[in-house]
Amino acid sequence: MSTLEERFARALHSTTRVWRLALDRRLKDLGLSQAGWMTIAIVAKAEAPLSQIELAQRVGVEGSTMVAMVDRLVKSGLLERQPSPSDRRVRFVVLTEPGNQTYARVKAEADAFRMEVMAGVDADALRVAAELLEHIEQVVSAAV
Amino acid sequence: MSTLEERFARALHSTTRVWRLALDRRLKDLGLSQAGWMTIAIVAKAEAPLSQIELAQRVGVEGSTMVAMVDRLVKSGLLERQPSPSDRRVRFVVLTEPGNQTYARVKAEADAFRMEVMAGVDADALRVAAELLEHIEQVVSAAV
DNA sequence: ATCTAATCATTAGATATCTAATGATTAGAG
DNA sequence: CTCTAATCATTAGATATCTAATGATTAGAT
Repeated sequence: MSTLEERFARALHSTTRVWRLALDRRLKDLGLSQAGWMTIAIVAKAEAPLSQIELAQRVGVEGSTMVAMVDRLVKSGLLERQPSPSDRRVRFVVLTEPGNQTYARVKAEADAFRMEVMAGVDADALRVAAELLEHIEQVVSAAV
Repeated sequence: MSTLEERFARALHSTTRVWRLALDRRLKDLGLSQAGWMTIAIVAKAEAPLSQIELAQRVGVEGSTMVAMVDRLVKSGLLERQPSPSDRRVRFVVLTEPGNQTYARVKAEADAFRMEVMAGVDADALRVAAELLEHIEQVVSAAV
């Protein structure tokens, strides 16, 4: 027998894992790893240009890992590095035109998959769950 | 502006990520990676002995990765391999006594962290969220 | 103003993961 | 039964990630 909290936690981690696996499978013909298309998506969605360290934090990898990832994506022609005008240590990471096209594909698949998976879910339940997740995210982030 | 579905999906992935990072930080003095202590925990929780391939699937890595992981944990004295009596291809993975002690520590930290993070959460909201996550997990798993 | 700390990007080297192949064994079709 | 397929564990080699160090630059204390 397990508590409701345990049940929630198990479902949280398991659902996230299978979700990512399924989406990754749909995107495998892009020739990008999960970290690769997540990097593209985060750069695309950023409100302002991101430094490599900000990008690494959002993707959830170390700075040196992001250097290698950006190297690869620059070599593939999807990203460019641009020096920051205000801080000469910083190099912003931006999408190229092919990078934008790749992102359009990633977004289309992610959107379609999300709608497919959540079809028929009750809106009230969805809102309750979203608010609960956001609350927990805040608590966990604050607990560092 | 974003849809409720987008908001839920973002919160789902983000919450899971920060949760794992926070728990991993609390367990870092065990000298085990996240995959390492997850392996220990899954072996410990299994209702029946697991083959390496079953274990790999539950942890979410490839079979060859699990071979290397089990090699490491056997070398550390936390796991043992045992031949299956019914299938000579299969080698079950079981905890040693030091492995059990390590799991006790992992479980204690995970339990404490979970309770800490979910303190004050409304039970009805929690149940709604858990059921929603379980539903989505099923849909995604079936959509393979 | 100057000096010390911290920050950002990068590299080097160790470690972990993946894909593809192999050998042993089992399952299933005929 | 027998033979072909599939499955499990493993290895080899490529790729990705991490930790620790370094150089350049900036921030902050005094």
